[in-house]
Amino acid sequence: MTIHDVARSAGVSRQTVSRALNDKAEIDGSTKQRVLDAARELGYRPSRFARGLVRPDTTTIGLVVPDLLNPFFTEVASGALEAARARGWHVVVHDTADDPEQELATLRVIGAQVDAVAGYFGRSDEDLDRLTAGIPVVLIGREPRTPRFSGIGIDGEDGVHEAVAHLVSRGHRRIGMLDGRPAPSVRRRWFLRAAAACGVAVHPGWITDGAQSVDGGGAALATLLAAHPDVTALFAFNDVMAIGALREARRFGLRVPADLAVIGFDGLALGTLVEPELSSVAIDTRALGALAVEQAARLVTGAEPLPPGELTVRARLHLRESA
Amino acid sequence: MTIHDVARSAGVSRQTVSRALNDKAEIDGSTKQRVLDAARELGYRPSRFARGLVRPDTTTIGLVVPDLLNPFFTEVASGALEAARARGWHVVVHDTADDPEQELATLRVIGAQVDAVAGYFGRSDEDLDRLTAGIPVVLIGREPRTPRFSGIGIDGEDGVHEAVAHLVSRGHRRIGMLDGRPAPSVRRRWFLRAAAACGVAVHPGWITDGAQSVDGGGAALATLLAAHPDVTALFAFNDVMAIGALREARRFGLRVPADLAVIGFDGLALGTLVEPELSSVAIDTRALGALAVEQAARLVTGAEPLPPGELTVRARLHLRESA
DNA sequence: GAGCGGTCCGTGAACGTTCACGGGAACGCT
DNA sequence: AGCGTTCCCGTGAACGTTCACGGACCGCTC
Repeated sequence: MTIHDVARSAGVSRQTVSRALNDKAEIDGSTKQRVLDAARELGYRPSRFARGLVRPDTTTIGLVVPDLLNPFFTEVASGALEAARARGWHVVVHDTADDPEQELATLRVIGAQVDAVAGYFGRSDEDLDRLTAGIPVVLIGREPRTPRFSGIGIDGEDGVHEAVAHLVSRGHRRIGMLDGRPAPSVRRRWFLRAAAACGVAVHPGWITDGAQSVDGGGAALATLLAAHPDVTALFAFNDVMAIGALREARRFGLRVPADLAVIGFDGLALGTLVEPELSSVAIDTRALGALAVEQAARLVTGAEPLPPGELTVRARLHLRESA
Repeated sequence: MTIHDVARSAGVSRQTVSRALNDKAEIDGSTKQRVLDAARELGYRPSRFARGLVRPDTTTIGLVVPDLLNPFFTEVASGALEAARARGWHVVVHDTADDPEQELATLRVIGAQVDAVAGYFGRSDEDLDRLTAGIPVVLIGREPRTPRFSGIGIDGEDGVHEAVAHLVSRGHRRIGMLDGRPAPSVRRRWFLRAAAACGVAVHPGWITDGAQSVDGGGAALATLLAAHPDVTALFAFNDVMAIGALREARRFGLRVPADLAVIGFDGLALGTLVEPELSSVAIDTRALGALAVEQAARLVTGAEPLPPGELTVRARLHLRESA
């Protein structure tokens, strides 16, 4: 079903069909209508490949996330989609199911189908470099080592400091942390530095790590409390784990924040739905996705890339009920 | 930067370059390496358009949702992505921000870029028909009127009956409902039918409608309670509204389920994170997305479409703490 | 009636890739 | 020497669309 078939059916040439379909000038009204009817009759639709070949105007960017059901990535994706829509770009989304193999397979096929790729990757820069030859790559939440890549970083140093300082000001001295795997994370370092700066000691046993999930946070808190039931406050790697901790604390009969103060990280909208509402070192997650698309756009079009200063989102403490 | 440039740089022909890049046979190991080096050197990457033109193997489907941040659509999208990945298909996701104009604009551009489109639409069948000429369309959560379309329906009749029957068996006689706009919805009809079948009368004032959001649910409950503080149980249009109701109930000092039993609809994973955990007339949301992709796939490939019996997901009551 | 401007339409070429085919060189065998 | 095989490699064609150009036809003017 090509433009030729329509032309034959309408008794005109390709070019006239093309004119009718893209409503250009130099065509008579009646023939235009005749062509349009013929096209509809035959169920014709132009090949996006042929069209893209001769007039490469549509850009598509690939977005790779480990798990779209994780609200953090949902928010990032949402921001990315909006930024792309503002540009008239298309976004193909891939969920790698947290599986390195899937991530590899995804990159292999997506690399040939998009003009740029942005995402949260587990693979090393070298692996990524090999699979995405030629197209811009924007890493989300991670600094690139390869100069070819770009990255949108998360600077939580100040925010975590605010969080710890707040806990200390409320009298907390035994502050634990639920770290996310792979541990130890950067956020743990921020936490330790902040604690040191605030003059509170952190016993190594007060830090447990767990999977970056609700259940992982619950399990981590369980093991932490089993060994050190005397911690009075908690900083969690992210909100998802913090919410797991909230649930686990309830099972332990602990009241939050009276018995255990909890502060998460990310500032997810989800945090306002739980009881008590979650305090969090918040970042603008949607901006994270939007910035990634913005930077990808600049790299694709060859425009001036974003200055390094605008390539990071800064975290700030959002106080709610849980601390 | 075409295949020709690489060929010239490596001193071979296009075809040899093509062989090297797609590692096919009939090429010497050393020349292959030489070509690969030249390609990398020049930063060459094949045009997806030219490749797709001659070997149309990659299929792309468009997924349209009103709001990816709404966990219902997140789950649907997640199911769709997984089903697409299993097929090796690409999914371009569009978020229409709940705006009819955006939906229109989206369809206009997406219609020319994908092989099929699935989604949750607000526009009329006629509008959709006009904009998606030629490609299969799968409606999610809505029955198509146009024969050209296909749809994945939600059958909540039995599930809602279970819910109401359960509430009645617990002694509830004054059961209210929070309907979602546009109201009245099908779910309201299911609710009313179930109530009648269970022999409980429903005062018209016990049904309020609100926006399909957390805040909408909270607001709806507030007006409902203001007028009829004596309702003891509540069925909500969906889980998101139910969660808003949970929060509002807390502000009113009502204990759930002791003072007010709450049952939602959809069975979102989110329901297990709130306190108390939400009972819900649950559907397999991910299957909803997966079925849409499955059906789209069959329509695109010309295979036998799914039988009407498999085009609906059936709801079942999932009891948790809130009722 | 020749010239001219405007309207409408068709023909070659190009986009960048892969497929089908053909051909040369080297090798082994009779 | 002649012939068949195998291994490489290159040339035309095709995919379906749009762009640049040229030309036919009509009506008008001088």
